[in-house]
Amino acid sequence: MGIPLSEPGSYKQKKVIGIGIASELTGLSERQIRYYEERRLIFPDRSKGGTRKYSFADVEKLVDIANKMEDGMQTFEIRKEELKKSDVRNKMLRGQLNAAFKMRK
Amino acid sequence: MGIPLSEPGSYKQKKVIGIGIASELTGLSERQIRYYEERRLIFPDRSKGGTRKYSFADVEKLVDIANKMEDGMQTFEIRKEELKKSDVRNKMLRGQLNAAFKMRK
DNA sequence: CGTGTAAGGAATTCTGACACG
DNA sequence: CGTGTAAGGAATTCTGACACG
Repeated sequence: MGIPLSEPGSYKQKKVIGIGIASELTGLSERQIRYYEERRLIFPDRSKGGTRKYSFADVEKLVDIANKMEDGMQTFEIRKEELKKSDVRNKMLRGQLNAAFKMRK
Repeated sequence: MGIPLSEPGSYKQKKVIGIGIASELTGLSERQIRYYEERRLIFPDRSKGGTRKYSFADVEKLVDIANKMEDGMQTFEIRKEELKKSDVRNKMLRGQLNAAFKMRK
């Protein structure tokens, strides 16, 4: 009946990692990580004080971004890919909701 | 044939969480968390600069400690429990190694 | 014993800008 | 476009100590 798209209680989604550690984990510079945020490829949480907090899922996404950049892809292309992905997800979700509520037409 | 005692690549074991976030996650004060380290109940990593880094497993252990403290247990008692646990683990490990290497006597 | 707090300093992170290409 | 860097400041964390009980 549809695969869960997220495990809310899971460690993977919790935004608890500072940018310094994220940098170590990904091999990217802090500058690069902040830039990818500016280009809306990644969306950390913020502490009250304003420091960025990433999840392991974010870290994986950063590695993904890094690979695509290495392949010569540009940030706006990567962003378009992401938009496409979430669009597909939205359509699937809507389809599931329609089915669940038995809405016809 | 023995259950794996740790998943090394797992997010749960990675020491990536600062003390501020650990405090938020556990509800403990930073003072308390540092004290439990002093009493050797918890063992964070350190960054080059010296800041403490915890894993989700550490955070769970802290919650565990918090519960035992609430029950009136003292730090040294909690520590003894931990020592007992790892002692049992060591004996089991040795047993498995003995079996694997077919050492008799 | 376990925890709060003020103190002073060091490590970490932030933003906006200039540079290069 | 993507990234490095120096600049100045703010948020975060550290240790050792004093306090209370």
